[in-house]
Amino acid sequence: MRADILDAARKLFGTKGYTVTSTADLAEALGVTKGALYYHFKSKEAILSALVAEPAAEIAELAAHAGERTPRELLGALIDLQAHHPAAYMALQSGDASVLQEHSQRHDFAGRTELIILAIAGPDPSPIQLIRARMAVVAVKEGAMAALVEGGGKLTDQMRLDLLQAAAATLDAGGRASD
Amino acid sequence: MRADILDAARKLFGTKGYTVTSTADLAEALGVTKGALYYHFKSKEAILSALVAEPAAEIAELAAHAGERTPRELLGALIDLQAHHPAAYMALQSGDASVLQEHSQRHDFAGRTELIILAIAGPDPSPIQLIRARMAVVAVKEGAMAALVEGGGKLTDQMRLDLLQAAAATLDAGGRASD
DNA sequence: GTCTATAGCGGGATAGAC
DNA sequence: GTCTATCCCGCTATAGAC
Repeated sequence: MRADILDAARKLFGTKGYTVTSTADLAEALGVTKGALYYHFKSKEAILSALVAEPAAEIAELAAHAGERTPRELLGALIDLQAHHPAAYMALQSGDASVLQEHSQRHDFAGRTELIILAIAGPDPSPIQLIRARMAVVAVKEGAMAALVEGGGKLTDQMRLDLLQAAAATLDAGGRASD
Repeated sequence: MRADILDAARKLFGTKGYTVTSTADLAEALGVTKGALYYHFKSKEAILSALVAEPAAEIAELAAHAGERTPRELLGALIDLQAHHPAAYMALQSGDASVLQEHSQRHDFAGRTELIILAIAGPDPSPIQLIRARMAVVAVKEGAMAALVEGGGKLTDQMRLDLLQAAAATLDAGGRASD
């Protein structure tokens, strides 16, 4: 039942957004009443928190060892993250900024991502290199999401390679990026 | 005063998100009371609508003539759009999905953007070409935003070129994109 | 043109029956 | 474990004084 609630939340938070989804919506989607939800979760926010916990842990992992990996490996890891937790990511992306802020602070999403971006940009990056790294990161996210939609939830190896190629091209566009 | 309200709304909607920003927040930021706002605007949503109107018109313009322009020109136009209306764009991006849906339907943001993406992808695009176009579009958006932050609101010609270069690289990464 | 006061409503959360 | 009923708060919007 906990799992059912999380499934429904994944879907609703991902499509409508967290704030706009009411506990009543959730209950209705499950065919139960609001009260029933509160037996399994302490609050509405606890549901979101549970949803976000796993991907958050993986991002922390990735950020911790970001320095040891190549930009390409990092971009690939981001693709895989997105592929494994598409809905949770959707929820984070389409959720309001306020939710992003709360959970970014709790799980330090922004900080982790920044570390990864820095690692992708390379040592002592110029402003343009940093920006290119940011562009590459959002590009893989967007690309992975689009590819998942396209492939009905599946991401082929070929597609993964193509995404990687496209995003990596951003990094050393116009020549000298000292990666 | 209308302008002051829009300024405050630009800032608050852009940072906190539309739904989460209350009319009380808005009034407090302006040093007036909620009631005062309703003299100038019919509703909270009317404020957002006014904010979004200009960029929406420009996007419609761009989408209407998308076929006549090269991918590079389109990406450049998107950069300029973002540079001219950074806050409105922020509001749209960080706003909840529900707001995006409502105003996307009203101004057909999604549809316009899709047209532009199609034009960037070129005629009869493969799935990967389409995805690359999507990646390039989010990349210029992210890049333009980052560059604006970096430059304190100013976007130099050099920076604009760099962004364009980086995003364009995504399009024909790994060789054959028939643009 | 800006204020106070308040109506009206939706949503999160709790209590207690079953 | 799920239900009904209810409390309470915050928010949008309105009415009317100044």
